[in-house]
Amino acid sequence: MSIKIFLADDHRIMREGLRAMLEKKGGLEVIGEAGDGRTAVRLVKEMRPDIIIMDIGMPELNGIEATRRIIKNCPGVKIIALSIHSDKRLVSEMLKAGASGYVLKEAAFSELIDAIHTVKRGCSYISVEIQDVINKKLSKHPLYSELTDREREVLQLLAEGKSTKQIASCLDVSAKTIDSHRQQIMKKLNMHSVAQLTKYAIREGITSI
Amino acid sequence: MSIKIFLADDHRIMREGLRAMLEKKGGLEVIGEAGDGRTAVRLVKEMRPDIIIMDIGMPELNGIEATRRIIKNCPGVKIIALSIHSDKRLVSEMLKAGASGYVLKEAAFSELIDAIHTVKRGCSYISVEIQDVINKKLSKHPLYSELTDREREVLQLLAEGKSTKQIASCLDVSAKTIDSHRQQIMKKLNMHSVAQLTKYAIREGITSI
DNA sequence: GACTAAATAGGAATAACCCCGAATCTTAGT
DNA sequence: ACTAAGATTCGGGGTTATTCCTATTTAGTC
Repeated sequence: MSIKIFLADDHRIMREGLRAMLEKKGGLEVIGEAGDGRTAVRLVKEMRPDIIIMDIGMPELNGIEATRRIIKNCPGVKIIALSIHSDKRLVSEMLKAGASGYVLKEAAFSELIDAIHTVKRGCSYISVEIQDVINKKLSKHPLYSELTDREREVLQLLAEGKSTKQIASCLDVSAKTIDSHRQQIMKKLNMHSVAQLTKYAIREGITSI
Repeated sequence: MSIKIFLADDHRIMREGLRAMLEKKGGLEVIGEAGDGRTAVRLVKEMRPDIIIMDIGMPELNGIEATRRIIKNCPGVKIIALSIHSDKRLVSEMLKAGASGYVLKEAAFSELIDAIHTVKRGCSYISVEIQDVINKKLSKHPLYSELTDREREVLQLLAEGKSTKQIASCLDVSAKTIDSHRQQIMKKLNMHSVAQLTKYAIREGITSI
C-alpha cells in the first residue's frame, strides 16, 4: 500500500517538479494537487490523502488557515509545510495549526522524503534550520489572537483586492454577512481603512505583497 | 548535440525538481547549478552552458544583476528568467539586463520547455501573462508612464490609511480632485481596489508596511 | 499658436460603511 | 444537561465614500 500524497502550492512548476520527483520514488503516489488553499481544503476532504505537502503563501486561503481547517475536518491527515520562510512566527503558527512537519524549499529533496516517512510513522519532522526557531517559544503576542477563522478568511480576500460582493459570492453567503465581518474586523483591530487592513494582513502573513 | 542547461535558484528543491523534469526530456542536459547569483556568474563562465534558467530572488547577487554580468562575460549565452513575480519593473529590468525569456513559476512546465527551444533559436519568449502586463502599460493612453509626482503623493497618503477628505485637507484641494487622482492611479496601474494600491505602494517603496 | 498632459472639479450612480436587531449554531464550563 | 459566551449568518435603514463620466484651467512642448 503506497502513501497517498496531496500537493498544495500556487506555483504549478513547483507542483510538477515535486510530482516528478515523488513518483520516481517507490511507495509514494501523488493523488491530487491544488493551487490555492480553498481548493486544497475541498479536495483533501474528498480524496483523503495520507500526507499533504503544503506551501504557506497561497492565494484565496493561505497555508496556515488551510492547515487549520484540514486538521479540523480530517483529523488523521498529516501535513508537511514546505515553505520559503524560516520566520519564527510563521513556523510556530503553522505548527500550532496542526502541521506535523516543516521543511524549507532550500532544503534537499531527500529531506522532504525523510519528512514524509517520519510523519507517516506519526512522528514530527522539523528542519534543523527551523529547530532553533522553535525553541524560542515566544507566545507573548500570539499572531492570531484577535480574529476568528472566518474573519481572517474575509480579511485575506479583502487584502487581495476583492470587493464585498466578490467575497460574498466567493464564500457563498450574503453581502450583508461580509459587511458584518468587515465591521467586526475593523472594530477589533481599531482600523478604519482598507489600506491599514491590508498592511496588517501583510504583517501577519495572512496575505503576501 | 543536446542543449546544455544551467540552473540558478536559491531553493534546492526547485532545482532538483527542474532537473528531474528536464532530464526526462530528450535533447536537454543539465550541466550545472547554483544557489546564488555570485556562484552562478562564476560557474557559467567556466561551464559555458547554452541556456541559463535564472531565478530573480537570490541571495548574494540577485538574478537581474547576475544576468547583467553573465551577458557581459559570455555574450552567446541565453538566459530565461523563472520568477514568481509578474511585476512590471522586474520584468523590464530583467529584459534590459539581457534576458531572452521570462516565465512565471505558476506556469506549466511545458511552457518552460517551449521557452528553452524558442530562446535556443535566437528568439525571445515572454509568458502570455507577462505580455499582458507589458501591453497594458504600453497601450493605455498614459503611455507606459509611471505615476506623476502628485499621484505618488496621493497614493502614499492613501496607502497610509487616510480618507479622501483627509488627503484633500492635507493637500488643500477639493476632495473631488483627490477622487480624480485616485481614479487616474487605478487606471494607470490597472488596479481596482485600495488593497491592491496599498500593496503596490509597499512594493514601490512609496509607503512602509 | 496648437497640442498634450497634469491638476483641478462637478453630478450621478454605485458601493462601502455603520448603527441596530436577531436567529442559528458551536463551544466551554459547571 | 444546562447555561453562557461567542461565532456566523442576515435584514433594515441611513450616512458616507467611491467610482465613472465629463469638463475646465494651467503649464510645458514643439
